[in-house]
Amino acid sequence: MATKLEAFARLSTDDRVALERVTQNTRYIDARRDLISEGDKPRYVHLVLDGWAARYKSLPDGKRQIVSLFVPGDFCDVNVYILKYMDHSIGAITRLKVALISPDEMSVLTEGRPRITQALWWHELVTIAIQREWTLNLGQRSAYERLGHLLVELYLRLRTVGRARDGRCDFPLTQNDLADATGLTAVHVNRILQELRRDNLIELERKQLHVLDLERLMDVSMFNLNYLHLDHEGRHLDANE
Amino acid sequence: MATKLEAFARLSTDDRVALERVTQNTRYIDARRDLISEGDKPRYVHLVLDGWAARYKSLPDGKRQIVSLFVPGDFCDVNVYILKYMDHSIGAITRLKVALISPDEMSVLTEGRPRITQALWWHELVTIAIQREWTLNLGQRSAYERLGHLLVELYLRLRTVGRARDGRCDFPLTQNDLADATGLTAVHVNRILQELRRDNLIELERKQLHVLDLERLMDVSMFNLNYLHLDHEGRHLDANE
DNA sequence: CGTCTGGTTGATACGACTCAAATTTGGTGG
DNA sequence: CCACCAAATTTGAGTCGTATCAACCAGACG
Repeated sequence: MATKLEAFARLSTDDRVALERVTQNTRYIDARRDLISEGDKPRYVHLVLDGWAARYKSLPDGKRQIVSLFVPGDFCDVNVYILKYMDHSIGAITRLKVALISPDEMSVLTEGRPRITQALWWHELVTIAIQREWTLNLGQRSAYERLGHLLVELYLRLRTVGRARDGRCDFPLTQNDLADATGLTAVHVNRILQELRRDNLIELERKQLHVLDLERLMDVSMFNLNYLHLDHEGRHLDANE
Repeated sequence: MATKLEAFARLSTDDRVALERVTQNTRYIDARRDLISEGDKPRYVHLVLDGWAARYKSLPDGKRQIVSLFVPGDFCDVNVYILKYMDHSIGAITRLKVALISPDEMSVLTEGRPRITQALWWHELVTIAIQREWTLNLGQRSAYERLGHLLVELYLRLRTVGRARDGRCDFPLTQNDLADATGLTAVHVNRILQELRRDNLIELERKQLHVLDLERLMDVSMFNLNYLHLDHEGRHLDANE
């Protein structure tokens, strides 16, 4: 498991080798530390190899919103280095293993490799689509639907990179994190999670999520999976076969 | 005024001619009609030449969220044609004049024109940054702050493309639109707008917005303009001078 | 062990929603 | 130019979802 790109594109052996090479420069970040902070000058593309991270924005009154989450295989902003400064921070939820990729390395990686280029594009577009879905989530869904939706999304995303099966996956977010991601308070998140459990939709303890009835959970949270764009030709295929 | 790109990049005469050529294929859309609908196959990049549009998502229970707004000069999804289907719709707020640009024309436009390529990238990244800011807006700001923030953002965006000055601009959104964009009800939007007027922050009638005290409005809505990334070298410069 | 972080519970408050109706505005056709 | 109609705005009363504040509990850790 190097990246999520494989879930999308039919990569050739050469593509894989190139990817491999470019992810050699790795770094570890402790849980709850920032990978990069608002105001910093972006210098690398990050690829999450292991662990979870959150992109968040803070307000002068101390409020904080997690605007997106990164799970293993996710790239952080393939082209941010075009911008002068970060308008948000990225913090590690768990201890994190990331690859640092310089702009130059990105060019080398994509130059003459249309499959990788396409796959990176797809990744970017899906990331944006997720951001839009979160906007919908915060604007229109109730607390119950909102949390249900988030759990489904994360479960599915983890599943596409082989980090979830049979309804189970690691789930390192605290109720506080969930509150920051859903625009609710931690107290309310706690109560809604209890409802979800009471309704036999999920189990969640010790950082382990068990989705008991995915279909029903998707239903009650009005989950429409079109926004994840998993319908691509390349899924589970291989350019060499 | 062809595009917003000029506000960012120092374009050469050749760049401008190329842009001009690629925006010849125009089309008009009536107000309140869809430019493209969820489920459609995206075939063109759209460039809004005149009028306003909204990107929105709907839920099975009938709720609707405007997830972003387009004003003159905005591109709709420079690379969506990579995805199979639209996961949202784009509807015209006013009568709309748009340019249709095919993927091929986009390649021709960017091929060998690094300034345009860079500028398009910048536009995409700012669009995404705005989407993140909306997530923050919906998740953490009060109704009063939320509306104030949206008004400031639109005013500033219009100003960078020369469609606003002295605090004044066209503002074709109905209170219903504002409700769909802010995740509030139209009734509540109405009441909050009255508060904003009472506080001498804005005037708003007959589709005309007048921001009476931009600085204070930015203050009360905790507006941090870093996310619009207006700090680029190219602003108001010209590659030929 | 004490301390800390994360989770749980209870009581109360308030911001935003709902529903319903009145009023104003803007467009259309006679 | 006026009469009419639909759309948009405004107002009021009552309700509800979520926030707030304050404890308390459990497990992890040094």
